[in-house]
Amino acid sequence: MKQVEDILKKNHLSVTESRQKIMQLFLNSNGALAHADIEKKTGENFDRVTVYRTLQSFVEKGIIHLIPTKDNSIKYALCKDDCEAGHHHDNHVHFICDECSKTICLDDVTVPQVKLPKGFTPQHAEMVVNGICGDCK
Amino acid sequence: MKQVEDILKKNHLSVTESRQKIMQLFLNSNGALAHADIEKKTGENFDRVTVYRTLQSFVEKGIIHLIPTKDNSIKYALCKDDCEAGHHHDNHVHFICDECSKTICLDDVTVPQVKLPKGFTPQHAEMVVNGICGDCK
DNA sequence: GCAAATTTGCAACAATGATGCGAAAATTTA
DNA sequence: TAAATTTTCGCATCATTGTTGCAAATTTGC
Repeated sequence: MKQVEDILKKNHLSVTESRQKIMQLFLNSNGALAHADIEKKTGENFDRVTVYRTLQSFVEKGIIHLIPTKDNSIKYALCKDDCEAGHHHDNHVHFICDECSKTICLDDVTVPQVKLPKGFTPQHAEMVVNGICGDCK
Repeated sequence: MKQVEDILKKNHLSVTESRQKIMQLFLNSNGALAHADIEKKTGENFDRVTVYRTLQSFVEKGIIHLIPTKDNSIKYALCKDDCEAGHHHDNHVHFICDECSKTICLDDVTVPQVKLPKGFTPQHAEMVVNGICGDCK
C-alpha cells in the first residue's frame, strides 16, 4: 500500500511497521477506533506503549482527532477531508450508535453555532449525537 | 442543612454522611466536579471506593449527570433545574474554560437540533464548547 | 552502507476504577 | 426506642489504562 506511506511522509513521520499497520486500520474502518480496538486488531504485533505513542503522534500531526464520549473512552478518528487536504478541520458532528456502538464522523454535518451567555467567548465546539445508525435500523 | 437531606430522600437514597458531604460539595460548587476534585475536597474523610459508589448512585438516580470531555476525564454536574424538578433534562450546552479549566453548565442554552444524513435516527445530543469564561477574561 | 536520529519494547510505576466481604450505620418494624 | 433488617462503608485485592526512562533495534539522510 503506497497510500499509507504517503500519508506518513506527508506528515513528516518516519515510516515504521507499527505506524503503517495502525494507519491502515484507520483507513479500513469506516468508524472511529478506541485504543482497545487497535490493540485487538493488531494482534500481538506491537507493544501497548507503541500503540499509545503512535496514536499520540498521529494526533499531534493532525492526522487523527479525538472524539469525546460520556463513558470515558477516548475514540480516535481519521477524517477523509482532513487527511487528504493535510490540514485540520474537524468541526463536524459525531454520531454514536446505541445499538452497535460504532462511532461515525458525519463529515458533512457541521457543528452549529450557539449563542452563549454574556462573558463567555467560544473557541471551539464539539457535538456528539447518540441514536440508531443506518445499519442497525 | 435540610436541603441536602431532602434531595437524598426525594431520590430514595438513605441519608449517610458521605452522601450528604458530597451532595453539599455539588451545591456549593458552581461548576462540574471530577472524581479527583471530590476526593481532594472531602479530605481524608472517605474511602476512594465510597466516593465512586456515591457518584454512581447519584448518576443512577438522575441527580447528577456526566459531561463528556476529550481528555478522558469524567466530570459530574448537578444541574439546578433537574434537581429541583426531580426529573432529568440535561439537554443543555456545557462550557469548559481553556484558562481555568472549569466546567460550567449553561442551563439556559439548549443543544440545537441538527439535520442528520439519511438513515440516522437521533436520540440524544451533547454539546461542549471550549473557550474563555467570564471570570478569566 | 554507515553514522545519526528516531522509534520500539521492556520494566516499572501511577492513576483510575471495580468487586467481594465483614463491619458499621441507617432504616424499618414492632 | 430498641431490635431486626436492609443498606452502605471501608479494607484488601485486582484489573485496566496510561506514562516514563532507557537500552536495543530500526529508519533516515548522506
